Amino acid sequence: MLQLRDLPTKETLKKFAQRYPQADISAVSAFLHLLRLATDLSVALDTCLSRHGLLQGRWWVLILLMREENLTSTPSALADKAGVTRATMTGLIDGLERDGLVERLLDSRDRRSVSVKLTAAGQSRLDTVMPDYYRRLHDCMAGLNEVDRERLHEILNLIGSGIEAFNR
Amino acid sequence: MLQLRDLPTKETLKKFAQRYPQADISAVSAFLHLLRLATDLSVALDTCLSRHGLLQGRWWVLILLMREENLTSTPSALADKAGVTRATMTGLIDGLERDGLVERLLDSRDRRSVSVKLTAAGQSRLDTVMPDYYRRLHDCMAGLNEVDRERLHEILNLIGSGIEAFNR
DNA sequence: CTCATATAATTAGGTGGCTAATTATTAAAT
DNA sequence: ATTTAATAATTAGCCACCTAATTATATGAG
Repeated sequence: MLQLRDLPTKETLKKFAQRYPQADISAVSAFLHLLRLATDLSVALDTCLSRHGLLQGRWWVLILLMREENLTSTPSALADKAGVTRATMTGLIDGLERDGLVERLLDSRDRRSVSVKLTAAGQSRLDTVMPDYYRRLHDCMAGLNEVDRERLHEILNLIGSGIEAFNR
Repeated sequence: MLQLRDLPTKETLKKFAQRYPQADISAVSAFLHLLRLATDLSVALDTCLSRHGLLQGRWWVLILLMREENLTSTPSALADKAGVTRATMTGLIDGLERDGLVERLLDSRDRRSVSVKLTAAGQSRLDTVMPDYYRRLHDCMAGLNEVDRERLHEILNLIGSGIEAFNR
């Protein structure tokens, strides 16, 4: 994400804008503050999760499995939903299996395939993590009323639709 | 970062809220969308930078050096400003030095210390990267007027002041 | 002056991402 | 029926981050 602690001041931005006249100072400022806060939130989330022996990658796998009717999915489906590669998912499942939070089951119909199932220990781990996460997140967002939250969504969507400018 | 592609629907959130009554659904939704967009922005930025042989870590080092009057700083100061450890900064400087974008200079007054200086090649690299970055960012943010940008700052600040809820 | 402590940078080793290559199996085309 | 292509999972090796330990040097207290 954005590690940078030392965000540019208005003066620094103006100085750069002298050399690079393309610079849109308020756009840079909004962009950097957004990345900065998101990074802080992500680090804070990991801090919370690490108290329970998890980090985001493994935590999402448990949640994705809990969403399933039979608490079961495949590595490839999990990788797609979690937004990581299959290679990365193999590693995450390795770690979760080592900790006994999920188990791998062979599929008799397609012998290429593997099922991953949330174990009782995995469910129980979620049952201690999730209330803690929800409570902290509620407290974190307590300063925003419903109108603020809706307005935030709108602004994020506006930025999101401009993101392709980077990929052109 | 938030890798997760498959953000929970309202239904999924409600289902989880039945098991975990602490859940504040609109808070979770705002939180996840914020992390999601920031991740997409960060990936998009890296895409842009990688066209110029850089990623965020190395790019920030070059920018931090360019901010300095004499284009020079130390690994420890750079690490603090960039928000990474000194060990990580050693690696980033190694890479930049290998590419000839910065140079290490010994400090005669304190022989523990090393100076890192932006080379002409480093400045020239920035002179091609920055206009590209600024133009794309301007286009990305074109959907937000100044009022939106100010409102976004306010909302981010509100969330930021709640972040300690995660670290308690 | 010397010893303990602090500081600067690096090295070593771990984690969670990535891509590319490999292995096993299934499906499809000739 | 056999070959070819696609798919599922894994392995191997790279990168950027981390913490902890190490090396070299500087500083301050007795």
